[in-house]
Amino acid sequence: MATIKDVAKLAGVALSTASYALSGDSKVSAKTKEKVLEAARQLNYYKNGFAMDLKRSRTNTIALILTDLSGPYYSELIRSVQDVALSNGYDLVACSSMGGKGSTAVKYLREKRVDGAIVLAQNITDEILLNAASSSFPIIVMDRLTTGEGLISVVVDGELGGYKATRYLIDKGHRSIAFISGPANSYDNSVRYQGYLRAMHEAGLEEKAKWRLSGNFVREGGYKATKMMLMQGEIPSAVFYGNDEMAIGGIKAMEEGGYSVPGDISVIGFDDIQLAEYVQPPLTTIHQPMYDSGSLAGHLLFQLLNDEQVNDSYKLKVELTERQSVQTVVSEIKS
Amino acid sequence: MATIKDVAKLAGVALSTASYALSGDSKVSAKTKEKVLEAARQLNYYKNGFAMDLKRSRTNTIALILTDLSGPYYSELIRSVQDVALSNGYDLVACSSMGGKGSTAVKYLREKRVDGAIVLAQNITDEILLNAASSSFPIIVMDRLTTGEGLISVVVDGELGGYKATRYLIDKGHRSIAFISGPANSYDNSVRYQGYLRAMHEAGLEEKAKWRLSGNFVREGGYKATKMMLMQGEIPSAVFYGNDEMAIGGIKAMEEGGYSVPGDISVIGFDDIQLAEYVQPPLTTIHQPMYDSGSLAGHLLFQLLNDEQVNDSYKLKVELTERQSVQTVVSEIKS
DNA sequence: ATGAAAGCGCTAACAA
DNA sequence: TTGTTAGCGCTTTCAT
Repeated sequence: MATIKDVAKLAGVALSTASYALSGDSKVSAKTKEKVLEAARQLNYYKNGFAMDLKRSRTNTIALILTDLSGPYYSELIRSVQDVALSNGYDLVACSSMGGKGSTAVKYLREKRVDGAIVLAQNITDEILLNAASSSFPIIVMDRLTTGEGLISVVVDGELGGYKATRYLIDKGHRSIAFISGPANSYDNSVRYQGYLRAMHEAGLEEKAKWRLSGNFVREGGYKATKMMLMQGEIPSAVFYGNDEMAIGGIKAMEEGGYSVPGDISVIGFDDIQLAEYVQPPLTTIHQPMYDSGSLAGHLLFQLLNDEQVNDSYKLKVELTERQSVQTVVSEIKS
Repeated sequence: MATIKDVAKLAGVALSTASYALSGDSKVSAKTKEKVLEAARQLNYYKNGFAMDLKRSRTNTIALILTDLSGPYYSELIRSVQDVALSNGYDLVACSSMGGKGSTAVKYLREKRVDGAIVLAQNITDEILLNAASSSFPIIVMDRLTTGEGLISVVVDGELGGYKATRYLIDKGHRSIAFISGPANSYDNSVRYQGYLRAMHEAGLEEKAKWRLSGNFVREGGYKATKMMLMQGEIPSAVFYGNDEMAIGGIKAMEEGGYSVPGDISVIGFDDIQLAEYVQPPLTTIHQPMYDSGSLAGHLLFQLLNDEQVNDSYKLKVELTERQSVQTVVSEIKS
């Protein structure tokens, strides 16, 4: 690999002159510049990224950290962050936090291989985040409300979402509403559940313990939890799934059990993933403003990078997307 | 930001001793090591990634370069590459080639910010690839057959896929088969088209120019091309779409035009994206072995990184996934 | 306009 | 076992 030294030598100029020429500094004469550029071309020379970053102590790159790069749910988010990064002249790399403490993501955070990061990865602990973040290394976290120096949070109002979903079912006449939850330690899950409870209490409805099952936010979990619920004999008229994935699994279990959706049981999800529109029946769900929140996170990150003042945390409103998995109940015997 | 110098000073040892201790070298005494580690903890010290990479001239990281990080089609691929990287003790970062020559991806390739790369990005030219690749910087390209020093290719046999798709339609009794293509300059598109032609010729069937429209590999394009085809009056009994996205758009256009799928027109796609299973009717398509090809690409990359010998290019077989978008034609008047 | 030289933070060969 | 020191390849100040 050719270095700038080789280029300088070939061009017959000093190292620094070569450097100036290569970075397009105006103080080199056109002739010298051309000589240097020609030498670089001949040697197939390109700057060494690390050396540059080391010297500059800036990378012009931000990282987007996700639990699992392969999840399709983040499409919109990635797109929005990418747009913002691009328009600020920054590069974006995505890295996975799979592997926890030893993951690429944590390495990037700790070793400051980028200028800042947007994090959406449950398995990165608050401690790591708080430790890595500083005013010179801002981090935006999108899956919890943790804040600190250089660490701010952008979240979607999951409580409101849970409330809206449940309230919608109640308004449609449902009185017996089950909740299939995600992982117990998940922030998203707990706020959605809080919203569910608020709507239930407000309507004077009771949550039945037997209808509160966990599906771990995955399709298979929703399927199993639903099977289990169905086997218990008492069937709710509607089920609020903590996310769409579980709802899709749940619908499958219902159909296999001979229940039609929404004829026998109504279903509502959360997230509005791409698939929600395509499953049968199309899923009524709470739409997450992924593009907006990603965009906001990106903008905030750049504001912090420019030493501007911003709030500690932001909470975005959510809306319900009506499709066909919920039916109006005309009359039901109150339990 | 604390440096190793600060740590050494605080621990009262030499710089190198601190370095050794921090990298867990065995030649430091347990006591000294503990002192250094304690000092590091106190200063909240972490190694500077660039300095390390610069010195080592190795990053222990590979890059996966995609046109658009937000596309959901690459899920399987990303997962497989991630698995291989992880099991080889390497880190993986994904970066986008959006922005072409000025993109993050190109920067990473040129400036050697990683140890090697897997590329699936049409907008990265052969020239860039050939220039960046070398025996010390291997690149695996997955969307074309280009090879060179340090550059090898892993592709799916698109010609065979095109042939199988078309042949399947012919076997089902179809005689008038349209082809909706992707971008003219796309390698994938051209080989799929070649396969289509081979099957057609083999069966003594003719390709009609008016049925060869382009949809640019996107949903909207498939929709428009199909509308146009429908307006021309003569309707084929089956359409082979260059990819699933276009097929999904096409089905929509057909339904809007009053044609039922597969009742009036049969449809076959290519890729087997996640959605294919969920659209109505579920799409019969050519399944791309994404996981396998990603896994192969990953393994090859690591073999190259270890100076092992491998072939120049690999071509994977494809299989047809039968769903419900193709109907058997009992009899049809030959044209 | 050009060149010499001082580091950025780290590793590793060498000396002690 | 520990310390001294020479770079990795680059940018940038200062002198020319």
